[in-house]
Amino acid sequence: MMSQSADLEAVRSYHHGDLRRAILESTLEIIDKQGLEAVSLRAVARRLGVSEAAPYHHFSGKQELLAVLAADAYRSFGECLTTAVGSAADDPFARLNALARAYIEYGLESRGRYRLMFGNHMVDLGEYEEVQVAGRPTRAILESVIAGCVGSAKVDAAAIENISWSLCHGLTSLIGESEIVFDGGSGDGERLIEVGISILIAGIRAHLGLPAAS
Amino acid sequence: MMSQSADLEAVRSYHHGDLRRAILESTLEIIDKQGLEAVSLRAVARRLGVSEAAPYHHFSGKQELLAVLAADAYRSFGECLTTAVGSAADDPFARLNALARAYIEYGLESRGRYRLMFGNHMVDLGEYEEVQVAGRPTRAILESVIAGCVGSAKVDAAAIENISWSLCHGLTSLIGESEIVFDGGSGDGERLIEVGISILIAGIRAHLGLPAAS
DNA sequence: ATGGTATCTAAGCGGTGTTCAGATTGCAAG
DNA sequence: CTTGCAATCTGAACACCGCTTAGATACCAT
Repeated sequence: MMSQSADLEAVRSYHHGDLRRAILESTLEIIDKQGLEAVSLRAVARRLGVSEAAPYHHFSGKQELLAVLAADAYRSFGECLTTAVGSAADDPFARLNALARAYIEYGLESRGRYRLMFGNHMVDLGEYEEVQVAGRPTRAILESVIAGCVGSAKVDAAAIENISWSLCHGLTSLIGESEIVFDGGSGDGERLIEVGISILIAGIRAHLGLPAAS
Repeated sequence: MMSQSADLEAVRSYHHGDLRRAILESTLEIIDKQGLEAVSLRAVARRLGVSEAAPYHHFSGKQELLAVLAADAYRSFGECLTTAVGSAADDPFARLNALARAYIEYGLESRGRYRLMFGNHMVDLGEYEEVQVAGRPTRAILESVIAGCVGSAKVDAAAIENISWSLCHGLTSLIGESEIVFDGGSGDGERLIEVGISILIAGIRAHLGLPAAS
């Protein structure tokens, strides 16, 4: 009997057979296809042919369900960034370039997941420790990349990290959500990303007292 | 009789006496005090001692109400930015500095209004012409400031505009919403703003081929 | 005074998140 | 194998929400 393995929670199969997992998958599908706002516990339950109260036996509520999915998203996001940085040239700023590109591209490709992690919705993700834990390695990548750029310079590396993060987040939001105040025919997101990262890196280099060229 | 002035819509006073305006004020108060998500047409109506269906005689629905308030917010936001730029030193990058500071500070002080304009909620603000019109001058400020920085250089000014906007938006979000992935004890938002703008300006200068100092 | 129009109300539709008592089922111990 | 516990699921309900409709009410210009 393989019932001993508790962490292999795929075995849970009572009346429905692996609800929880089905709920997670179904909800993620809705997030990807119809967007974050379209998620509704009742609808998910209905779609799975199960009572509308059933999900509450696997999640304390909608917030927790979304928090679990957010933690998943953080993990996959982190892996994506790690891969990108790993396959970049062996140069600190080339790594930063790859990191920023990967960040923005992930955010544009997986808008729903991205908004789940960084969007402003009712959920206080920060209150779920699982989410915090899942997000920490992602942050660590950024820290190591920036540490490489900063080298032994005496500057506030954390500030540079947050600024890099901010620019990526801002660009992703601007391109992805096409906010108002976005008229200039510069609809070319690709160029925007390129120039944005270039300006970021040039700014950091200047801030560190490094010469302009690579 | 002062009934001829139609644009002075404060005179509208039937059963309740200036509902519409009361709804707008009450909703704005909720946005400021309890946040955007706490807005509910029914609650507003109840709070004003009026039927829960009454608001629908002044707004086609919740979306339109929020769109009207968003347009207001854009106007006040634009005025704030204009003032800041106007009282800055007569130098292109000093103006950009003032603009960015004013942007971020407004976003941090008026989080509710800021999220109404730039947050991700159910409302498609872009579909309301009034919002577009109200946002255009705000964009124009940015355009003129960046135009001053760019001068006669042959670069894509619109891209630089959008990147500046993105960094401001990203920083505002990061500091204001304290997203996850924000552990570094660099809780000093003031320093973050300072370094952020400094890096942005240095990056733009480098992108334009200008020397580092001012 | 009268008619039209703007305004407001009451009631209702369908949707949501959530809770609760009770029915059902699987599993493990006796 | 039976018994009992605990996990799982259901049906009904509560309190909200946005929105619509039919009808009552009040104002204003004629």
